[in-house]
Amino acid sequence: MSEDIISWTNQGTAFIVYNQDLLEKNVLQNYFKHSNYSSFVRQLNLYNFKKVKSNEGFIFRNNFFRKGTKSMLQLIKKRNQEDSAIQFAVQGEHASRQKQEQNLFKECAIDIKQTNTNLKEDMKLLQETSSCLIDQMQNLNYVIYNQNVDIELKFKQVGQMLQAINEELKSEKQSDSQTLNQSLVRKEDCYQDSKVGSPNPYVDYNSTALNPLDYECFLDSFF
Amino acid sequence: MSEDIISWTNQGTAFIVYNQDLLEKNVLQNYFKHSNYSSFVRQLNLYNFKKVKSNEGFIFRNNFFRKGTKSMLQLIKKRNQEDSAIQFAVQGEHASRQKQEQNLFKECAIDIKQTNTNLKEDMKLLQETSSCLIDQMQNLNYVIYNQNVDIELKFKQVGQMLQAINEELKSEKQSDSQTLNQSLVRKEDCYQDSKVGSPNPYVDYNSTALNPLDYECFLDSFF
DNA sequence: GGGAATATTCCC
DNA sequence: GGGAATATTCCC
Repeated sequence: MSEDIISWTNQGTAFIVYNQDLLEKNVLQNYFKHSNYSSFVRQLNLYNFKKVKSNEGFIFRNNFFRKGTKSMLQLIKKRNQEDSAIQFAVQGEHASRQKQEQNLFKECAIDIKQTNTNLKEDMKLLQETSSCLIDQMQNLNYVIYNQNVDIELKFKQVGQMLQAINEELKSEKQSDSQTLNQSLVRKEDCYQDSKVGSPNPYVDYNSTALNPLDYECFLDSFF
Repeated sequence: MSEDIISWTNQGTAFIVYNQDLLEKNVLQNYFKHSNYSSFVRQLNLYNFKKVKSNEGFIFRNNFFRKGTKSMLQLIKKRNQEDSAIQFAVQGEHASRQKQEQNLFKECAIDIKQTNTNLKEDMKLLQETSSCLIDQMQNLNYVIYNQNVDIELKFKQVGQMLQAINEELKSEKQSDSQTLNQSLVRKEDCYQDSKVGSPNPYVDYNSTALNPLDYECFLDSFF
């Protein structure tokens, strides 16, 4: 009897194989192009049947395989279909994302490279500007130094002249000490006059400068 | 007879099927898990057999399928094998190229990063240089300003002294116009004496300076 | 002829 | 159990 070889479980929600040898020779032959129990099980696995140990022994079950409900059989699908479809989709998705990411990196790299190029150019200009500024600064230092030397020389000459005049006036003062005091007074009057008459534009007559003739200590301040 | 159903061509380089029906029922059954001529042809195609019209009729040939040479049969390969091999190779190639491209980006990124590091260092140096230049510039401004103040002060004092001397000489000139020429001569003697007697350390007596009293044209050189 | 789905086999 | 090769079927 076929029931001694393979049959439904008590609940009619799974089936049990009692005799593999007889199943191969008497049953599979009639339904498949083979008579191998292993091929049969392979197909069960492909269609998502599960081999479970129950109180009745090892049974094969599938949620949509039940006694008396043939209409549910259409819900039994090959797992590989979904799997391979999902796998394919996943692979495609993966490749696609990788490609997208790579494109982002590409754009990013190009952008950064352009930025770097611009920065390099800016840097070059700045370095040239800086170099130019340094040159100008050195030149300015040189000019100022030379001006200083020139001015010092001229002041030295002025000092010499004033020294000479000082000696001259001293010797005159010695010959007539009276005249000096007189001339000082007279000078101050004259000083006031010149301020009114034709003022020298380079002289600040209201300054707190030294007494003009007291130039000995004044000369010291030059050197 | 089997020769009435399927047989070698005259040259033994191909075979002819004379009777499809009998082939299915009497032959295929024994060699395959089916008895369909179409499935048989499908397999021939998969193994790269070609259906050719010869003078003997339609024949199936494959370069490695010849009468009496069983050893050549191993060279008969499933075309799909090559196909899938090629496909695999193509996929691999694709992945490899993508990987190469990715490596290029990687190197590029490293290069850019190095460039950025260098730029940052250059920038830092430039900023320091710039900062230094600004300091020097400020210092220079300060020096020039002080020099200017110093020079103005000295000119003011010189101006005052010259003004005073001018007044002094004017009054002497007025009292005796003859004395002026005399005093010029006398001053030059005095000048020589002071050189020998107590030389002013700030005066270079051997300089090519102007005649001390010839200060009118000398003053012009100042302004 | 051959692509694609499914079945069978082989093997880990 | 399930991956992978191969076979068979179905369909364009």
